[in-house]
Order: sequence, then C-alpha cells, then structure tokens
Amino acid sequence: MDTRTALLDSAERAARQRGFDAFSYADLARDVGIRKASIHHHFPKKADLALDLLERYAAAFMDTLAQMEATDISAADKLSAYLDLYRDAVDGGTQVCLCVAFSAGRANLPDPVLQRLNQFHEDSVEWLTRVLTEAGRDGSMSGLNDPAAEAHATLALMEGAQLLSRAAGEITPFDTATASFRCRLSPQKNTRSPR
Amino acid sequence: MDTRTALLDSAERAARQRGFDAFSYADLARDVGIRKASIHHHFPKKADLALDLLERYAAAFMDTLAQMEATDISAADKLSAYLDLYRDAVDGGTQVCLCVAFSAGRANLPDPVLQRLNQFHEDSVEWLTRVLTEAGRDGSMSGLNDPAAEAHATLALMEGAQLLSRAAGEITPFDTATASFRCRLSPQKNTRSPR
DNA sequence: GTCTATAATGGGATAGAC
DNA sequence: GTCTATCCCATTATAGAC
Repeated sequence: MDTRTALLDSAERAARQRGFDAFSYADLARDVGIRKASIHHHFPKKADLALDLLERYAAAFMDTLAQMEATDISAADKLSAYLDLYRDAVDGGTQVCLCVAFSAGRANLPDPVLQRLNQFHEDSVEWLTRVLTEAGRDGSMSGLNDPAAEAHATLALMEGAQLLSRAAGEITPFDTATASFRCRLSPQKNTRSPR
Repeated sequence: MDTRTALLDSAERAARQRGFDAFSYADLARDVGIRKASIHHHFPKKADLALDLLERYAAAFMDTLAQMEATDISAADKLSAYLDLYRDAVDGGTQVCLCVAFSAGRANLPDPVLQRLNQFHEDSVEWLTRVLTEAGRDGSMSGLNDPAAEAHATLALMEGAQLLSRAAGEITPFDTATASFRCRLSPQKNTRSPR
C-alpha cells in the first residue's frame, strides 16, 4: 500500500481512539514501519496531517451520504442508515468518528482545520435537513415539527452519544441514547416504491 | 483566596476551554502567581489534579440538581433549568462543561478519573429519568414514551450541543440543537401548585 | 508552603547523506 | 523517499534550601 495512505490510516485510528494530540510521529512511525523523520516528507507539519486527515474523512463521509440519498429507500431508512454509520464508527466503545475527535481535542488545531470541521458540520446539517423534510412529507417519522432544528439536534445527539460510549468503553450508551430517535422511525414508508 | 482553590479554578477554566492535556503546570503557575514546582505540593501528579477537579465539579453539579429537584416548580421547568445549566457552561462558545472536556480528551486520564466520569454520567441519567418520569405523569412534556431512554438521549444531546458550540465558537449551535427539546416543554404545568 | 535548580523524558521539526 | 543524527523546546516531576 501507499505509504501516505498507510500513514493516514494509522493517524486516523489513533486520533479517533485517543485524540489528535495524543499520538506522535513516533507512534505512526512504529505502526507503519518507517522512521519518524520520513513522515515529514509526506506531512511537513502535524497541522498538515490534520487537515489532510479531515479532508479525506469528510469527503468520504459526504460521498457515502450522497449515495445513500440517491437510493430508492424511504427517508426513515436513510435516517436509520445514518445512525448506523455513527454506531459502526464507535467500534464497540473504543472510538469516536473523526469529526468528534477533532471537536473534542481542538486544542492545538490550526484555523484551517477548525474551519473545515465547521464546514463538515454544516454539510451534515444540510443533508439531515433534506432527509428530515422528506420524512416529514411522507410521514415516515413521528413528532417532526421543524426539520432544520431537528437536524441540528440529530447531529448533536450523534456526537454526544459517541462521546458517552467511548467514555464507557461500551456500545450500550450509544444504543440507549439513540433508542428514542429510532422509535420515531416507521419501518416501511416509501412514496416511490410502497410495499 | 486559598491557593489550592485558585489552582482548581484556573485548571477548570483551562480544561474546559482547551482540554485537560492542553494546559501545563507552567500555565497554572503563571495564572495563579506562584512557581510551578509549588503546585506539586497541592497536587503531586497531574492525575491527582484531574481527580480532585472532577470530584469538586461533579459534587457541585449534583448538589445544584438536588436543590432544583426539591423546588416546587413543574418538571418542565426543572428540565428547562437543566438545559440552562449546560447552556450557561458554554459561555458563548468558548467552553464546554468539565465532564464533556474529560469525555473528549480522555487520552491520558487514569482509570479512577474515567470511573468517576462514568459515575457522573450515571447520576445525571438517574436525575433526568426521575424528572422525565414526573414530566410524563403531569403531562408537562410532549412525545414522552420511555423516560429512561429519553434521559440518555437528553444527556447525549447536551454534550453534543456543547461540542458543536465550542467548535463553532458561538452559542448559536447549542440553541438550535436544543430548540426541538425546548418546544416539547409546556411552560406551565405543576401538579402541586397549578396556576 | 514556596522557592531555585535540575533532572528525565518525549514532542515536533530540520539538515544532509544515500 | 527513506535514512541517521541532531536540535530545540515544553512537559512532568523531584531534591533540597528557606
């Protein structure tokens, strides 16, 4: 595999498990099997690594959401799949997603990374607003008043649930915290291809 | 003021703004006006500081909740006041509460601190479950099915909303993310002293 | 309880050979 | 693109005088 990709993979895992400031170039070097000075060839400063890491992550995530949105399933199923993305990212209570990791340890993050992070949040809210609006129209989600407000709440719920889960070291808190949301989703309601 | 208290105050502010690993004894020393070696007299290791910090915070927070619970206001008003506690802690997007700060940068936190953190989460959920159950009985909150699940969701919502707000550097994301929850609260419903 | 002085370690980063 | 060697700095922590 590409060394650069291997470095990004290793860094992403470490950041999501322990935080961006909690791993060093020495850790990456050991993990990937090169010397730490070599890493500077790919990412001169650690801030460069942060930005590339977030860029790759956000792009892939948004791509997944776009594909999901285009799929011919109900809005409720899209939301359920969205929850699963965040649930899977927790990996049994050992990790959070990269955006939570960056929101959490934003200590030494340079401004471009912060900006990119907020961009990701905005993009997420936009996607959620669209899908929640769709869910409001086809009635596949109950108790839905303001889709935009609900979108922000959903994103916050995901991030908070991940935090609780990693603190506990178990997936349970995530499932409990998201249970109420899941209950509001109707299993089968698709205007385009009704059962 | 007590030096020890001044150190705890300074450390708490720093941890909530930038994270527990992102401030040093040198920072505290500068802030409080003593030499950094002197801090070790009060907190031999930084892990000791972490535990004392969390202990003080959790005790004070739970005390506030207990007093609030004993008050003769509706369950909805108690929940609204609970939200305000988390909102005020954000301080316009510059801080998160200490438990979020610890959940976030749990990198180098020793086991006792982690345990205490989870204890705090459990205590919070218990309080929320009681108040939400009360709100279910007196009907001062709408769309309430499972109080225990809703309690976990509420805690996650608070933590996630704080995270989003600090990342943005504004209070707005917190307000938007909690708006739907607030809408479900009836302004006036108290079984003991109805209007 | 606070100070000066000093370890001891580990971090990010650079220079220059190969 | 990777290496060895090195620098500089910040960090936690300790020893011992006052």
